[in-house]
Amino acid sequence: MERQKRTTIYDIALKLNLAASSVSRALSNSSKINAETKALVLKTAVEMNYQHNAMASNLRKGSNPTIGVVVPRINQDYFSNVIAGIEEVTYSRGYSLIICQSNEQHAREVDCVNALVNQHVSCVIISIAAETGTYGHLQQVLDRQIGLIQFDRVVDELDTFKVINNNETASLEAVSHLIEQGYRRIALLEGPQQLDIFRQRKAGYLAALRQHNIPVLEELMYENAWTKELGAVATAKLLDLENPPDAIFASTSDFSALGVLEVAANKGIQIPKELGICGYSNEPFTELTSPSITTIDQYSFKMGKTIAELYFEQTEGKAQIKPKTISIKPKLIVRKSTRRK
Amino acid sequence: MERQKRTTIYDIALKLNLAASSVSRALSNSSKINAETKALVLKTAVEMNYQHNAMASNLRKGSNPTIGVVVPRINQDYFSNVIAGIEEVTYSRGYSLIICQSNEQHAREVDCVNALVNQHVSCVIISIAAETGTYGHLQQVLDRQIGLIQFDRVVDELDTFKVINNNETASLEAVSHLIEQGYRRIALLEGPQQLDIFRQRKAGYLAALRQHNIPVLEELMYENAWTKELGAVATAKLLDLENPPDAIFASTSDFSALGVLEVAANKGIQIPKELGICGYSNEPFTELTSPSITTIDQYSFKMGKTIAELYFEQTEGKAQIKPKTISIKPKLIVRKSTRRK
DNA sequence: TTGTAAGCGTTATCAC
DNA sequence: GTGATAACGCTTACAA
Repeated sequence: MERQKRTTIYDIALKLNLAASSVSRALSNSSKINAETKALVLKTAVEMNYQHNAMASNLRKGSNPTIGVVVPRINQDYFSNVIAGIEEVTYSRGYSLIICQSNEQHAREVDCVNALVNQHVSCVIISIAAETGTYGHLQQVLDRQIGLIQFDRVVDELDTFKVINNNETASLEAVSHLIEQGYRRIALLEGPQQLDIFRQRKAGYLAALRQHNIPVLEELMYENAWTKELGAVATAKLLDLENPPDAIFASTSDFSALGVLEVAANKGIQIPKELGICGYSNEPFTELTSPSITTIDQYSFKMGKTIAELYFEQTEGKAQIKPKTISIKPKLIVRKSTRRK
Repeated sequence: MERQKRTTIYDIALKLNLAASSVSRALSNSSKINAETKALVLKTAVEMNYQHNAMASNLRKGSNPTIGVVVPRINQDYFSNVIAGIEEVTYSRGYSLIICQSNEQHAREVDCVNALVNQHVSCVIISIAAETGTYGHLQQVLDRQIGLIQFDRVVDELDTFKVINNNETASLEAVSHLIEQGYRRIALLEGPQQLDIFRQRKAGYLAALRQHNIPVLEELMYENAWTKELGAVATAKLLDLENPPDAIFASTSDFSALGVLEVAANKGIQIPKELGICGYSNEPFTELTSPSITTIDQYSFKMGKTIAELYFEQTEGKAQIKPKTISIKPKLIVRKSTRRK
């Protein structure tokens, strides 16, 4: 098989008796070019099957119209929707998207970020891994004048753009709803507390209890129950308490709430009558379980769009925009698993 | 804010009184370099905060260790899992992943593929959009010696590597199961027939009926019912027939099956007793509906891994490997929506 | 408007 | 082993 040489602008120039620079100008839609020459070049380019070489162009221009996205997992509804939202905007701007997943591992996250820096991406959009420690890799991004936008799970200390949910408010609202429905012994399934989002959700839970003068009980707060399996384990233990909870707020995720639901259902506990359940994230399945699960919608797709728009606003703005935090208020979605009035 | 200039290998060379080529050799782990020099360079590189420039390197080497993936939608469980599977493999090889979504639109798909070609990716992995016509953009990929692997929805005519599911067999198995459960008037919800996967699924349906000597009825085959909404519309019409079906095979997707389920449930029809329902794809929610939905698992994550491994096998193999098709047999997952014996 | 030439940061090919 | 140098394909001052 004969390896066909790529046609370059020089090949076109040679054929048309032009300078390469003119060809370049014609192809890049420059104003300083004769309309006829331009048309001729464009026509010849097609004939010769010319294809722009982005690598060369980017190197020369010192820029790469590509945005890197690092998320814990691609195949999670929340993240894939954020990515879809980002893509919606970047596509219309002609930007490419490089996607990496950290698998919740710090080392892998560092790898990903470094790879993106090596590739000179214009911006890194990241939601940090649960297993996370130092932030040198993110500081590195900033040092190299690459845009950095954190979302959802953010490192507060880093002075970057941030797009987050108001987790505390959402959590407060959810727990208040539970109280309003008459639940009094409300258990909390917590996520890893090194992540700010889970600290905030816990804060909302505590605030709600305080507002309603409900005692905070250590035995009802269960750390690190953020998968379906861990949620199930936690539920089994909670329901075995001498004085079991009458509601469980799985602040970590809907998967965790699903674990709660299954264990409770298997024990023949009536939901929502005997046990209220509230999840977090509005995964599609929460609408379909029986009973359907009350949860919190994070407007994931919209978040993605907001993030990407923020980037372009920032780079295109005349004045340098100061890092700011955009907070999107999540929405409590009340379903059958907590509606007992 | 002072824009800091990047350190290049020349900067390091200058500082150490070496030639740039030696620095390059040291950094790229070449054998033709003194161990001490190498150590010195590596140390200095860290000190000077050197970062490899992938754009320059790729240009020079004429290759880009990046794989482009084009899917109809990122935020669909099946596709995001395939992507996760691909990522699993490419990450371990140090390859990046550029993700594009066609949104089922042909024009957008062409855009995406062109962008990937411009970026000189090593390989394009694609599942084509429903709204599709010509295949010039894919031929282009081949012409430029870029790897092309089609998966799931493939264009048969193009001589490329393909990773597919055996849709016909799966479909045959599903419909046979329905027949075995005593269903006799089995309706089919079809996807766009320009896509081979939907033609194959229909073929499986027809084959199953034939094998069991069940008449094929036009009125029970409903074209283009491949979203939840369209599935609902189709179901409403089917159930209004003088002689309505006793089972519906939503061969297009689980979303479609969900539409069927909702309409039937609203009409007070008993599932599976009065109506059997079978979907396609094993979306997570099918396990959670009531009743749970019988469906077909496509091993999406595994498919992703297979695809990526196929690419590396192909490029690294000594001998040029001929394009081949890998068919992964999907698995029928029988759940309550069809189990009435 | 067009041409000339330098340079983006690497790596590969030669010499030494 | 190491150094000098050309080249990857493009863009952009600057000159004409």
